Order: sequence, then structure tokens, then C-alpha cells
Amino acid sequence: MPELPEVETMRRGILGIVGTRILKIRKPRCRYRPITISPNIPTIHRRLAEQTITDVTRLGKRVLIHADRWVLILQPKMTGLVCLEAPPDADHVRLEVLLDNPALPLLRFWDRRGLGTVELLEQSQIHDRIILGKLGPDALTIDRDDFYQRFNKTNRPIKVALLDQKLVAGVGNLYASEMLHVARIHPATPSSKVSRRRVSRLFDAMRSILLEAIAHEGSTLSDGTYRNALNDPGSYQSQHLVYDRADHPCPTCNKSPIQRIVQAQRSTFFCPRCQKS
DNA sequence: CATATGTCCTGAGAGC
DNA sequence: TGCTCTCAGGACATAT
Repeated sequence: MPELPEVETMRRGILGIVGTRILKIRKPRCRYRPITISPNIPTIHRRLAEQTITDVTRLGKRVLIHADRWVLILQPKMTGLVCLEAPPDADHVRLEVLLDNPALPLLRFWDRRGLGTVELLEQSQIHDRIILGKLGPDALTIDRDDFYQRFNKTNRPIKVALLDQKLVAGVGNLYASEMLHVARIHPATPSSKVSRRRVSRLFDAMRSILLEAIAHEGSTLSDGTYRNALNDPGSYQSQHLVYDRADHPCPTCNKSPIQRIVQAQRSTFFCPRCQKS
């Protein structure tokens, strides 16, 4: 579930490792099927050991740890976490980075479902291997006109288009429903048929919701999986207007119940009264 | 090219 | 109580 706000919270949570030297990269024994790690651990260790971390950045829903000319890319996907404190449990730790810092001795990549990935690339490979053909502009830096042009070019339902990382990077299933509600747009509307005025409203809703969600350190849903780097839950779930609130009265109009529909095999939540066409 | 569907994975919760 | 079944969804592979 980690989307832009959760991944940005992970990034900010481990910023303190900048300036620290990497001692060792290792994979704890784990009874589950191993996650995808590329290249293999000994190679990653050989390239990163003794290198100093120079920056931690975010690319869409990935966390990037920079050291020398290398970039360690952590992709949490559904249940991945980046932990500086004790992870939720010891069984699902997928990668450990030992650091030369008594205050922050160990960075862990934890992932219960194991769909996440770890990849080490050279800085010079990032554009061709991660951005090109995969990622559009970041949801927090794209400009209003580019946003409109991109969503005007596809006929898919606008909710489905919002999940396409090639259009705009960072939005996922939860925040897509929330921003469409605030923008008062029906999620099934073909994207190209949404008026410029409404797309502009969506742009504003996207920015304000993502920024507010970051301020709340993301959303920890009822399964409790998502945690920040210190193993604390986020609090934006208390601000959700429609997500996972089927049959609850719409908090905006106080009249219609929130409706759940399925689009592209994913749940969408909206108010049929507030979000027409 | 654009769009749609299938797949990966584990644990929580439902239903019997 | 303990079993089986369904579902959650990010991103990529494959199909139409």
C-alpha cells in the first residue's frame, strides 16, 4: 500500500543515515521465498561496503540510497518497510544494511508479502532503467498544464489513469479515491472527457492531499502494516473521506452512502451524489 | 500504439 | 476450534 506519502515518510525517516559509512550488506535467513534482489547480495556488498551514504531520495514510490556512484533502490510495493528501529517482526526482514554509526547501527528492509524489490544501479543508469518508459513526472512536482495534457490523452477511466505511474508517479489506490472525491469527479469518467476545470481541481486536490498525508506520516490501515522508519503508525487514516468507507454516510454531503466499485481489479470508493460524471 | 487482464505473495478475516 | 476460501493492490508480463 505504500504510496507517495508513505514512501516520502520512509525517506525522511532515514535521512539521518546520510554521511554514514556502510559496513556490510547481508540477507538474514528467512523462511519465506526470497524477494527479488539484483544483483546478488555478495555483489551489492562488494560495491557498497566502505562507501559513505551521500543522499536519500525518492523516485515515485521507490526510496533511493546514494553512495559513491551507486544507488540502492528499495521498492516497497504492497507491504515493504524501511526500518531504523525494530521492524514489526523478525521473520520478514529481507535485507540488512549495517552502518558505521552507533546511533543508527542497522537499516532493514522488511516486507511481509515479499512483493517488494531491491536493486543496485549506477547513478548513470537510473534514467534509462527506472525512469524511461516507467515513470512520469512526480505527483508533487508536475505542473498543472502537463498534468492536464497527460490526462487528456487517455480514454481510460480517470481513476485507472491516476494509478498509471507513466502518467504521474506516486499516486496509488488509496489516494486516487480520496483526490477524486475532493475534486468531485466520478471515478469512471473517461479521463479525456474530464473538463479542464475539473482536471485542474484534481491537480489541486492531489497536491493538497499528498502534502497533508505526508504531514500525517502516511496512512496506516486496519491491518496495521504500514509504519514509519521508527515503527510508528501514520495518522492520515483518520482523515480519509471515502477510502474503505463503503456504506458510511458521505462526510461531504451527509446524505448518500459511500459506494464501492471495482475498476481494473481494484476497489474504488466514491460518493455518487458528490461525484457525478 | 492503447488498453485490458493475469500474476506474484502472505496474513487477516469470513464462513462453515 | 480449526479448516478452507477470498481478498488486499503495486508493478510488471502477457494478451487483445
